[in-house]
Amino acid sequence: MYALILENISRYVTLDPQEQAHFTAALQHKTLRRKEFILQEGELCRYDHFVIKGSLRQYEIDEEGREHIMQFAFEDWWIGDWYSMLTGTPSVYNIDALEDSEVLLIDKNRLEELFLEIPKLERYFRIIMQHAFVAQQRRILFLQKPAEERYADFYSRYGHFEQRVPQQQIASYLGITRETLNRVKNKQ
Amino acid sequence: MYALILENISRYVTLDPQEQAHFTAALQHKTLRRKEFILQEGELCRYDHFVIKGSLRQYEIDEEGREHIMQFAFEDWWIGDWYSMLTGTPSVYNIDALEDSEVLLIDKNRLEELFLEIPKLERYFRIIMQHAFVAQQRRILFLQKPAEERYADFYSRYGHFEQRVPQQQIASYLGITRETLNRVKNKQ
DNA sequence: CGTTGGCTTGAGAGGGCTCAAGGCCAGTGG
DNA sequence: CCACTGGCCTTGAGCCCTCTCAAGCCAACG
Repeated sequence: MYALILENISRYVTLDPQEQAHFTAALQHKTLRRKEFILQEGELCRYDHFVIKGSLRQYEIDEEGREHIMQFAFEDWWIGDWYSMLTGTPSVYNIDALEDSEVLLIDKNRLEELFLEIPKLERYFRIIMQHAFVAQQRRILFLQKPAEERYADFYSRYGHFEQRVPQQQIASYLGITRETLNRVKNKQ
Repeated sequence: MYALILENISRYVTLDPQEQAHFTAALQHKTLRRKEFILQEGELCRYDHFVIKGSLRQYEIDEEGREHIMQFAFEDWWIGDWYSMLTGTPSVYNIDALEDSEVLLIDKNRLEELFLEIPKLERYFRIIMQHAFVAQQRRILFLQKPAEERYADFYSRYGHFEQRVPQQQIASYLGITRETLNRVKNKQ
């Protein structure tokens, strides 16, 4: 159950077996049905989640009632509302499962303690945060390009996940309507 | 010279005087003329920069030769290409000064060493990275809104800096043309 | 089999872009 | 001291990409 997350961590820092055990002891396991929420608008986000099976989405609903997908999360990805966790304020996001899924979750306060006990763990989170930041920079750039290029970029990075996500969700992630995404894909 | 940066750090972690001295010893000071580059496309980004006076911009030039501003940096902000620093690959960004400026810079390798010597420093960088990530999330959301709302959001957060930056630069940051920004501002 | 969710296609409207011209101001050199 | 130049802001006209609204289709499912 912990193989995926430990392998992920080992890409950036080296934990000895004792530290690994100490870390995994802090994790909870949870299975999710499709459409099940792990966070809803207005709640505090108390956990960071690591996906070991399935897929989730984080989205915001604007004043007009439209969904805007901030990010997807597939196997081997972290997902949570880092703003809510950082500031302790209620979240503006919803996070739910796109497929039946399994996640490992860690309490944010327990994680802060672990950072003091195992500084390498804080290093790991610093690095994945940096990666996430960089991925968003790219997204900001592409949001300024026409629909066709946005989709092409998405396809080149996440094309292998495309079948698992409804087109409407991809359109929302790309900041375009389902109709235009459909037209772009059919090159019409 | 170090008052601003130490005050910034103290918002998130507490360094004792010895650690402060150890950290500031790793900093270099640099004065910049308006339009002077601290990073150009194709170079490796070896330093992270903390602005103590003036303002800088980080931008990318696309295939059509258009500038896209990724971020501004005013007093009390960090700026650098974290992707290039993280991966050791050449940068796609340019960073230059919008006004005559002063920055403190720190070598990325020296910084990695300091993280091991002073774990609290890694915590500090983890936290500001998290803040930067969250700020970008908001930007991603607003890039999906009409020009007027983008400007309103910019104004509400950075309005006090507006006089110091040419309108074209703000338009580029907002992902619109100078003409539309001008029309939005004149509510015409 | 009716219902629901997702994909497809069409027609019209509109926000923002492009291209173009003109104005204002500060810095510079004759 | 003043004309010239470059940087920046302003305004107009036409066009295009994308959105909106509306239908219709198909597959999965209870």
